[in-house]
Amino acid sequence: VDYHASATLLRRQGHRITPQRLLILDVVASALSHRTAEEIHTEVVKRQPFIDIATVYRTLQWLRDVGLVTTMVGNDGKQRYEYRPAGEAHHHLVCRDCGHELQIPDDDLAPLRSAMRHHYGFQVDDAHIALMGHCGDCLSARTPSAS
Amino acid sequence: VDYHASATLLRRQGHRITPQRLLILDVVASALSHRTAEEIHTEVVKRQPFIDIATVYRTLQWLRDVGLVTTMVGNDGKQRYEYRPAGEAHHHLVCRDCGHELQIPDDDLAPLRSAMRHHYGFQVDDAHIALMGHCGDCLSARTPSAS
DNA sequence: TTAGTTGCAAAACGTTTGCCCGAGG
DNA sequence: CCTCGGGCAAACGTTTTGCAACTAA
Repeated sequence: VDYHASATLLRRQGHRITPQRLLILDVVASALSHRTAEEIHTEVVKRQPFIDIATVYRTLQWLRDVGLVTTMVGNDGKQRYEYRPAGEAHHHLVCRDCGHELQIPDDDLAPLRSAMRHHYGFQVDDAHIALMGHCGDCLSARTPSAS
Repeated sequence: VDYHASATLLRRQGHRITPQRLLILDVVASALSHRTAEEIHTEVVKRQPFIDIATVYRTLQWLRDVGLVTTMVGNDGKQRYEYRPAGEAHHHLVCRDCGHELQIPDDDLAPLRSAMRHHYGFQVDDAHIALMGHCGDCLSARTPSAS
C-alpha cells in the first residue's frame, strides 16, 4: 500500500517520522480489515521485538488524528483500527460465524440514511457502520433445521 | 413494567428469585434506554445501599441468559443493557450530541436487509442495531457554518 | 438441607499516563 | 541543539473471579 507519500507529507507538516511509526503504519496498511491494538502489536513485534504496546497505542491515536486510520469499537468492546487515507464512506458486513468482513459502498446505505432523515429527522453518520450477521458461505454450510 | 409474570415463570423453572435480582430487574425495566452496569448500579444503590456492583454484573448476565435483557456495546466500549422480554426486533438511532435514543421498528431496516441478502448473500442479524448520528433537534440547534 | 447467590476483595483485561532517556529535525 | 517520541512501569476504569457466609426453595 502506498503510504509513503502520506509520510512525506506529514514530515513536511512538522510531524516526526520514526521507524516505529513507519512500521506500525505499514502493518495497519497491510491489514485487510479492522485490527485490534494487540493484533497490530503482535505483528509489529515480529519485525521489531522491542516496540512497546504503549507506542502502538500512541501511534494509532496519532494516525487517527492525522487522518490515516479510522477507529471503531467491535462488539467485543475492543477498539479496532483500519487504514483509510481517503475519506470515502464505506461500511462492513461482519459474519458472526467465520469473522469474515465484507466491504460495502456507502450507496447501499444511502436509502436507509434518507429514510431516517425523512421519517425521524435523524442524520445517520457517514462514518462506517458494521452490520453483524451471517455470510452466504456460512449460511449454506448450515443445516436447514438449525436456528 | 410487568416483569412479575416473568419472575414467576423463572422461579418455576428453578431459578432463584432474590431481592437483588428483582430490584435490578426493576431498575433495568424502568429505564427508557440502554444503560451501563454502573448506571444501573447507581440506581440500585439508591434503594439498597449494600448491593455490590459485582452482583449487578452477574445479575445482568443472568437476565441476558434467560432472555429478559439484551446487550450491546456502545461506541465508548462499555456494555449496555436494555430490558426486552419479547423478541421483537427493533433498533436505535443514537444522537452523538445529546445522547438521545430513538427507537425504530425493524421495518425500517427491512429494505436494507433484503438488499444485503440479494447483493452479497449476507443475512443481517435481526438483533438490534444502533445507528449513530445526529437528531433533528441537535441539527437545527447547530450553526450552519459548523461541520 | 443444599445448591445456588451474595458481598467483599483481588485479579484480569484493555488502555492510558508519568517519567526520563534517546532520537528526529 | 531542542523538542518530541520511545521504552518502561505503574495507574486507570471496567468487568470478572475466588472464596466464605448466607439464603431461597
